[in-house]
Amino acid sequence: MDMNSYGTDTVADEDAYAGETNQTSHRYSPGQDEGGSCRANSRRGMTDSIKASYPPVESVRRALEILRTLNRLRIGTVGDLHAVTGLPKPTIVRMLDTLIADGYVARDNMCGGYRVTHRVKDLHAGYEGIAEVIEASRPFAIELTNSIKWPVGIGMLDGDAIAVHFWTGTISPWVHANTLLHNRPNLITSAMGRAYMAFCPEEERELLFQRIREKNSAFGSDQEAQHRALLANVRKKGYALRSPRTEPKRNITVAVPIRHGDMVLASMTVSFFITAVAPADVDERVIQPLKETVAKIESVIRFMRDGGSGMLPTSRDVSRMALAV
Amino acid sequence: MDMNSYGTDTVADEDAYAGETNQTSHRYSPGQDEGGSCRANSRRGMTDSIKASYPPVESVRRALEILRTLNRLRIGTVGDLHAVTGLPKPTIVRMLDTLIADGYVARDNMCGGYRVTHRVKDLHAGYEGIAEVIEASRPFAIELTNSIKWPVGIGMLDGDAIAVHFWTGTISPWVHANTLLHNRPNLITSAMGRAYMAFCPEEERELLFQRIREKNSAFGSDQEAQHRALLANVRKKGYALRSPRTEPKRNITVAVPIRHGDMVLASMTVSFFITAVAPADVDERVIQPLKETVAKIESVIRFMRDGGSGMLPTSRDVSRMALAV
DNA sequence: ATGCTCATTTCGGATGCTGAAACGCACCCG
DNA sequence: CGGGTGCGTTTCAGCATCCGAAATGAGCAT
Repeated sequence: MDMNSYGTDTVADEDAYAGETNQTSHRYSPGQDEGGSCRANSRRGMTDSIKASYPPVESVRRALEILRTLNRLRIGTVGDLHAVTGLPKPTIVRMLDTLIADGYVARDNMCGGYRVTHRVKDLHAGYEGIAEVIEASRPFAIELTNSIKWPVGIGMLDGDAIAVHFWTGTISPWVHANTLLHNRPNLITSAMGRAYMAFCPEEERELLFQRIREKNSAFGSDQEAQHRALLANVRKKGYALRSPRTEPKRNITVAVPIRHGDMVLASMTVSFFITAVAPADVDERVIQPLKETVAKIESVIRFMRDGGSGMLPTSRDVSRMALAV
Repeated sequence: MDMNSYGTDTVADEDAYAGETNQTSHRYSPGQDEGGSCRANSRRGMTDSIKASYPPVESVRRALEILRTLNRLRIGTVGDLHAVTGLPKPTIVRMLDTLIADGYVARDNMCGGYRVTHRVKDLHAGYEGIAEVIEASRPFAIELTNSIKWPVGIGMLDGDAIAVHFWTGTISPWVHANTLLHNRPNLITSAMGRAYMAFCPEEERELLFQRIREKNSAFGSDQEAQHRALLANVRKKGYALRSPRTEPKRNITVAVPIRHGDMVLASMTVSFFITAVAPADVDERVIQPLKETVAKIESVIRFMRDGGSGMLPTSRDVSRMALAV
């Protein structure tokens, strides 16, 4: 099998901030699958095989097109939607009825048409956070793994630990763990936890310390003072290391925070065999590439949130938009 | 046939003030319409007639349920979605394929499941602004019209005029205009325009003046100075009146801004026959009720944006959410 | 290497969707 | 006030599409 034709180009389609702009409707080709099948939670195998088991459900696409269009129009009549989408009016009425039944759209005589309701926020509410960070980081994380060969992970604060939500071990030639996904590294001892706590806002750090004290009676004030000094050192160096006393001891793990404004959105990590990288080379071959990658990711996130057109407008932006012709 | 077994469902969780609280799944009742039919852009007739021409399209409801669930899960496998929704797995795969084809969802081995993409923002982008203001204002505007009998209108800045997007003339017993909807009252002479310009941030007001100067050569510096004085007076009184020199001269129109923070989201207006309300009664019977209504609306908007759970989180809130258990 | 889990695919059957055309309400104009 | 007209809504027949139990096989664990 030509399993190796993937790793070369990979991400060609998933590129940069624009994401899936190639809307050329990934067509359903039932007969000749080139990608074969691959479970979405596979820890090996390809990642981007363009493949679809089923042809898209047309009624769903139409409903989403109508909802999207109604969002653009703000307030729209059946005729407006017909003019923009070209869909037959009965279809539009049927879809609007469906959207109304689920509460996404309201029919309102007093504004002479249909409009979206607050419920559409449910269709979007999960994006900011994990999904956004992964979407922004993915191509760069893959690039980094291809470049330095060691696997890259991304984790976010989740309760009193870091939750690992992304891992490029699937494409690293030197994988040394089964998977990092769904691991929950400790806030105190893990590299990602340390990177997070070192760079998050002070107020949040205090909250986390308080929570750690409550849950862990063995964590006394002397440990806390010591840990605060450690975090200060992490801030100075710009990266965190895993405690050398935790497993796996054959590896070193480095982590750097992914930040936006004064917030830490996630931590990005690289880990490698101690014996494979000479101590003198670690900075050049791991830490600097990692820091550069994170810098790129942060600039993409900055662009997506503040510069891009897809941003949810603040009230000030609403006026700016209204002013624009 | 048991066509009426549709809405077992949902929306009971939809709470409070939000306007269309009667979301109890507008059931499709093919035979006995109680509401009859009514065009969505009718200027008379009822507004909330619970009626649906068609039964909801099931596939669309399922797709939206899956998308909503995936938003809650952040990252989810087919099994996760099956466990939460109870939908058969093939259906889930089909719907995910459809959502992927349109770019709303990505399948990502490196995070072991499916996740939503930035594109879901398109399904929501039209809510903030007009739709939000109308949704928040609607019940109060209706209450006000029922109370004072005169029709209420809501308009927002749109280019160099106010666009009227909402009007309760349909339920006012003393309608005196065919419709106000889709009118575009002038920024300088109309009550809504004056209310807007009086209370918007200074920076925005300068931009608007600049635009007016450019488009209207007859608007000299003396007129501008005079108008600035007028706006200062509007700020002092807390409401604006339509210029007495514009049509319709038999009416008086009053407007008050609907604000959030330092921004003006919209203007709310009441107009009435000069001869129907004695000058001494205007304040008590029109202006005060209008101001009270706007105050209620503003507090609802404040709650919806800053306090409610439906809010799109800022980066600071993301951490607050992550900290919460 | 073998078994087992679980995502994915297949396939037959019937449900549900499509959209042209008819309908009739509600506004407009004389 | 009363017909004309535009447009939102309804109907209906035909067939494309979707459903979901069961089979498949990829991928992980031991």
